[in-house]
Amino acid sequence: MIKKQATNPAQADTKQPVHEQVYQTLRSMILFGELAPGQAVTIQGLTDSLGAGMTPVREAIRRLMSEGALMFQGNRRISVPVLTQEDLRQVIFVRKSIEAELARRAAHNMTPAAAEALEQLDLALDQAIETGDVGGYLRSNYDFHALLYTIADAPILTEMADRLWLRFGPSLRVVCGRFGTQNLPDRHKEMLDALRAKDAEGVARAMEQDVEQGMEQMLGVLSETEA
Amino acid sequence: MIKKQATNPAQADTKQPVHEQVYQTLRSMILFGELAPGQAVTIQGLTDSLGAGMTPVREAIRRLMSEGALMFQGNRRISVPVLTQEDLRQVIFVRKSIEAELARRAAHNMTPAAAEALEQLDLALDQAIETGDVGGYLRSNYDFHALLYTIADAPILTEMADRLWLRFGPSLRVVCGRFGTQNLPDRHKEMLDALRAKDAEGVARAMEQDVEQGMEQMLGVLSETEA
DNA sequence: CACCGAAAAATTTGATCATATTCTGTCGCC
DNA sequence: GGCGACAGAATATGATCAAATTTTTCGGTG
Repeated sequence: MIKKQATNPAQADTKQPVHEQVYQTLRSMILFGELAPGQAVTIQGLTDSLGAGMTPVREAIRRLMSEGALMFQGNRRISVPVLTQEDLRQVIFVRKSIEAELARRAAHNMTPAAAEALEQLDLALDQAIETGDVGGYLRSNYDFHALLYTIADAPILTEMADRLWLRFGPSLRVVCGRFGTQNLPDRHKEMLDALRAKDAEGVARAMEQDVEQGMEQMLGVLSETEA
Repeated sequence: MIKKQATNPAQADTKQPVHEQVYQTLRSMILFGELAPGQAVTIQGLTDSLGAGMTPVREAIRRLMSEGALMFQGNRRISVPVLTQEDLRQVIFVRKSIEAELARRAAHNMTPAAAEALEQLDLALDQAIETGDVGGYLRSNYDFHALLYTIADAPILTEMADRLWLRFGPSLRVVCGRFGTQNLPDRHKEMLDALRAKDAEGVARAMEQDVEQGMEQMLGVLSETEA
């Protein structure tokens, strides 16, 4: 890794320990589909490509394994897990429950400024859908939900929800890559209206539908892919 | 570390990598209250007391931090988190949802043999309650739920439920230590009946109540403890 | 003369790396 | 086709560097 001389440029980089940087990098790669389901990952490969030592890479990998983003493939072999239909069903169940609750909490804490910020993200998302920018869609969609989590102000629920994204992220990428960004669900407009009205149950319902539609679509694709 | 000559004694020990052993050890200590909420933990202290190298200990700690069982206390100081009432409320919400679903799934997969095994664990639990054996109660209670998870056969849900135990484990120990094992909730008998009848919704209801009662009791104690 | 506060040194602890050791999977040879 | 050597990768250790806390000391003041 390049020696940073504790100056301004990218202070956030040097501020954080290497294992944290590696973790964030890997996490993004998995979340936004730069690593495909089933793809193998080696420690040495990472130390080379990221230019970091073994220890930090090791710690990052353990952490991601613990989060279900990476999987121990038996003989000391590590790979991105392939989501089965059954896996996805479990994810759907929890995600509906948790995201609905986060939405309720977000409704309670809603401010005009927060609503504005959410709307901005939703606009970016619409644009990504129109232009068929899969990467942009994935990122904007995640950002929208992530901001909602922040507003909800519930660290434990947020952490659990975040973890679920890591599980279906790679497969979501595959689905979008195959079927484009057109008929993807977007209940965000309804959610925004309900959020502004502080209608907690309304937001929760919209969120459940948003999650359900997106996930069910994945389920459909998985059922084709799984022989 | 002592050189192990790949022989019989404790083959399971040598079979697993050191970082896994360290993880399991620490996990048990946290789950069953050998580490109190707020207690500090140092890497070097662990390398000494467990007789392991730095890297394995490091990996185990990262993993536990990622699971919410340990917490990064600002200035590179690691400790067992203190559960706030707000934290516990979030835990309660998710736990009710997930454990109920696991109970439903367990009901579907129930066999006479499984019911028998559960009953055995419940008997051990009753005995622990009578004799006021706090450690035994914590272990049996966990074992009962853990076996139910196994029967439910839903890896992702199980992993999430397990993680929640790590969050409230230390505080549960404190509560039990203070108020004994007497008026602890035990809906396990109802659950067993419903499980044998394969009444999924009945099990789910009993489980929700079991969780709710136990957790609400903790909430009450926390409200006294928090100044 | 005793006490308080601040600054500096020392110890403790965490982060990273380079290296040795062990295990697994594979390729060649019998 | 089976057995053994080799290669590659992962596990684990110890050393080294950096940061932070704690302790110690010194100067000033009541």
